[in-house]
Amino acid sequence: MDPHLLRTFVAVARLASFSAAARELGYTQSAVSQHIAALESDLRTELLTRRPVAPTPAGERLLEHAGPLLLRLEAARADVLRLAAAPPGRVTVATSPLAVGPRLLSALPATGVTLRVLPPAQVPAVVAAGECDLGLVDGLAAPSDPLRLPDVAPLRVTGIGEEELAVLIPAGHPLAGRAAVRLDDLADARWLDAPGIGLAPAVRTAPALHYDGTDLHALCALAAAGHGLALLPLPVARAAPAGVAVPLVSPRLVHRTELLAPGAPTGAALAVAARLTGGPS
Amino acid sequence: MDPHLLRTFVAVARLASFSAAARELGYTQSAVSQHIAALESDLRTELLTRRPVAPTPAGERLLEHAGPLLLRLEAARADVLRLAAAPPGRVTVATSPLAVGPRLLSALPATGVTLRVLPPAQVPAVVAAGECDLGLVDGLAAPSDPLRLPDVAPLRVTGIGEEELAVLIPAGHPLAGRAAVRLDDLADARWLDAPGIGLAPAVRTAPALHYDGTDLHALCALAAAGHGLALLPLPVARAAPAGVAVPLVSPRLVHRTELLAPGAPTGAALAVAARLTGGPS
DNA sequence: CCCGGTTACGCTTGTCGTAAAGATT
DNA sequence: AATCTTTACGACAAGCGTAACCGGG
Repeated sequence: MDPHLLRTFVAVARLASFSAAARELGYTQSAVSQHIAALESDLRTELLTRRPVAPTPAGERLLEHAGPLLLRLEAARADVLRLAAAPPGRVTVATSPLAVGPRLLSALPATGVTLRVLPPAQVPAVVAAGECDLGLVDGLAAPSDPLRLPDVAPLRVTGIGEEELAVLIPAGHPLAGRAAVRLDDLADARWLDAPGIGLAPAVRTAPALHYDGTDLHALCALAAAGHGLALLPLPVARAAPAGVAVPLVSPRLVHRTELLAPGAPTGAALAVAARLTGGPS
Repeated sequence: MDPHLLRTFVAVARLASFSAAARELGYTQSAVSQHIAALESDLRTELLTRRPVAPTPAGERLLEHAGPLLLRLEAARADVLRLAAAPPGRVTVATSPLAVGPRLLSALPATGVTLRVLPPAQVPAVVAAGECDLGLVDGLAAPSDPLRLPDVAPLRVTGIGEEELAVLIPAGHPLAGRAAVRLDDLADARWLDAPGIGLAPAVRTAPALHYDGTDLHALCALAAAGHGLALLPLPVARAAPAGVAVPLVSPRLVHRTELLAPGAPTGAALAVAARLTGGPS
């Protein structure tokens, strides 16, 4: 179960070829063959069928473990390395689109910060891997409940804000005049599915349209044009250039944003983190 | 970042001694020294102070990663090995005390099952490591919300039941006559803290008494005798030999129990899992 | 036949143990 | 002085590459 063997195993499984994996990893075909043979003899099981190359059931199972395992290993390495390196003045912050708000903007120092907007699902991994010093993620949660994040590595999580939710409804829609809606009212509605922005997965019904970008403006435009409803934080929905923001009152959910830090942040990152957690809302 | 190096690193840190770690791991002191040196040169950082042997800040950080990492690695190995081994007729089920109820008892086949009662926090690790084929955990959650479990490994989680909560109150207590209580009513109450059984950690106030066992009967006796209140599933509290069970109506929380399975359960474990998820409640 | 995975074999590298040296209390 | 870690060094095994081998399309 050497990580090197695991790494070539996932490469072979992904590429469905020993030789392609060898090229990708800078080994010879022979070495890759020996790696797989070593793994299989260690576990006393066939992990791959040859010709065609495909994982056996046991191989499938190992693949489920190997990915997170290698991710954590790399994250651990990067984390310690970053801690050891002299803290540079620059701070890079990974953030999901909806976490970019007045709070973040007022907490940023005048200079020396790089912002990296990513789909919420990728933020924890990027922070864990040490590519960014801090992370901001947002999502749906019951009031004052923490978010459910994948724990790729031990990260410090701090809640830094909660907001009401609203549904962005096109102007002509029958519900557009309501002062508030319940999710039940919208049981048959068609929702926009935007994994790059978040919030949508909470709704169970079949989505009307997939949007793969991270651009909030585009999502609002789609919603206002009637391509489907969008679930957004109330302030964001209010600020949309078109469409009507109707607060969602049931179930009691809020839009929550949290700060992720690898261990205790150091140096310049610490200052930003402090302003985010303790600073003005 | 070889797992072997990591393993000796945690051993050295835990024992605060190179030579003790060497004895424990079956190496010579020299080999341990070389392991640590290899890690430190790889990460280009001091991880331990010598004389006395203690982790540096970077070492502390690495320790946080190393534990879960090694656990997952071992879990992955055990999982694949177990899948590969011919499924024996015996099934072992790890369960937290409060998950043992009529549902489980009726789902068990007449023979071939070993039950292992553990504190809820240990159940996921035991299932992940393949020591048990199935796991049952219980805990507090908002209705129809999944439990928050540590993800030591990719486990299949299935909710199999939710119950109302109740507070077990000694007979003479002022609240004993109430038809229902809110958590606010009990803000100043003293709670029993029983991590081996669960549920207590949801309450924030300082506990009156720690109970480290997993025996439900003992906990009920303590509560009935006035040593502190106990938060229990309503049916369990009702069945207590003494004390009064008062339903908890606010906040809206339920006692939830979930089934953990490593990947898809196989053979005899599958049959038990099916009866637990689909069987009579 | 050709493509691709396996096996054989030599070489390099890494890893462990023994033993001597160095440091710290 | 005693204890514990480090360093030096030799033996052994592991891992990789070259090259020959085989099994399917």
